[in-house]
Amino acid sequence: MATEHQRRHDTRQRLLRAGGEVFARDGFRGATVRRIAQRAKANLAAIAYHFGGKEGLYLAVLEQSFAVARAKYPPDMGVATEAGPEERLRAFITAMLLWMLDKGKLSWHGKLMIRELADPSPVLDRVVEEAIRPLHDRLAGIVGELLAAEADSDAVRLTVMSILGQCLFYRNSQPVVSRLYPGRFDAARIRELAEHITAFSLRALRGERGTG
Amino acid sequence: MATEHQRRHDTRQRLLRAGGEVFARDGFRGATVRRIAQRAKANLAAIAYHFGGKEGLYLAVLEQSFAVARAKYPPDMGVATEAGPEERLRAFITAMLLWMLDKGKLSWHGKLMIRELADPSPVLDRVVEEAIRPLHDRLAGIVGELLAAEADSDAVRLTVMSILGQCLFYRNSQPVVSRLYPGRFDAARIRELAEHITAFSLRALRGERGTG
DNA sequence: GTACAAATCAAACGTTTGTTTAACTCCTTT
DNA sequence: AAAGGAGTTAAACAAACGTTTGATTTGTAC
Repeated sequence: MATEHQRRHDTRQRLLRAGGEVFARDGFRGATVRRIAQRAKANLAAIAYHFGGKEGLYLAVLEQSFAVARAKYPPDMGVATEAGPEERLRAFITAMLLWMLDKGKLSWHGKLMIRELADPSPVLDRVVEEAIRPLHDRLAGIVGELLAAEADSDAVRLTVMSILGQCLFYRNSQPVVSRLYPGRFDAARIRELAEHITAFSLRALRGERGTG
Repeated sequence: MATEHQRRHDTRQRLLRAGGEVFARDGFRGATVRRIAQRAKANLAAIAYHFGGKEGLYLAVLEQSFAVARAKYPPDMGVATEAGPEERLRAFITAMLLWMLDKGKLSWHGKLMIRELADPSPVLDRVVEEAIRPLHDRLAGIVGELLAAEADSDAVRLTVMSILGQCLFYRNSQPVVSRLYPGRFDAARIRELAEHITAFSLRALRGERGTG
């Protein structure tokens, strides 16, 4: 039977998907290999067979996430480099929020990597170098243009963190946000949020330039 | 012997302290009762005897943290209610950063509660209602005054989150921050940070008022 | 000093964790 | 059709977890 043949031979792919979902929801420590195998409709021992163990699966899932993230949310969000820095800042923030909060079928890629920031696992260093630092450098470039003359590295750094902090808040503190303000996050709400953070940050930046 | 007498009768206090330190570092799930008992130089069964179990100890530790936090960092940071909203915002942000990042002997109180935000335990609801919502309401009051006329609840809410996000970033994402920007956080650095976040947010708020 | 409740202790309990084992099934090769 | 490797499976494994037990020690009241 073709379907049976298929089912038996893509166990690796099903484990990657199930692993991503469970790791994103429960973190590396909180996730259990039994839960992952069950969700993938695979045998418990398949994880050790295909990936060498829990940590091997986690690494493979991250590896795949890097690629998917780059493909699904290009860092410039479709806005050309020639666009003004303000427009590129808006695109960056929107892309980042969608990446982290999108409820789509592949939504766990962003959640997975952001979770590493607050709850580090043994592979945090790779996540920072491969996923976080490129994002950071791009944002630092935009901020540097916006600050223009008074762009000493300290000012750029503090501003970058203020912007990243606003974005990450909605993911890292989601359990509290949903308790303080009950309500769902759909795509429209996310874009509203991106607009607020962009406007808020641009006003702060313009003020700095004005008084610098 | 007086010291022996003392040692045997403050097991409860030693467990509270050791529990706070370990819970703050490893989280509720990550912490183990064996590690806590060892650090407290107490027997493993003492936790169940004095607090009913791991969760009971965690609740008691939080209860104590609420009191310590209120005493050590009064929410107005010594600034009278009659002071202008800008000065009160500065005091609020400074107090919050010191509370979360202070490296003193009692520093784990803040870390403990902030950890709940990103990595919820079974008692998150109580933490939100007793510790987070009062902080939030106070900040919302200050922001409401600053926004004045255009203070519709949506604008206040988004602004409050932008400010909280900037503050929480330095704790929730500390493992990444320290990798992107190696260097230590001493008290002077923290006040520098508080000054930046305050100025950044006030510029954003003034801009909003100006264009409202 | 004897009795009694509170507190401490070493040991064991029952789960759950990630991992390993050995038998088994399926598909390809010859 | 026989052989052999790749993949799957149920079962068992050792370690770590929170909790419980029953004996023992300690401080206090009589």
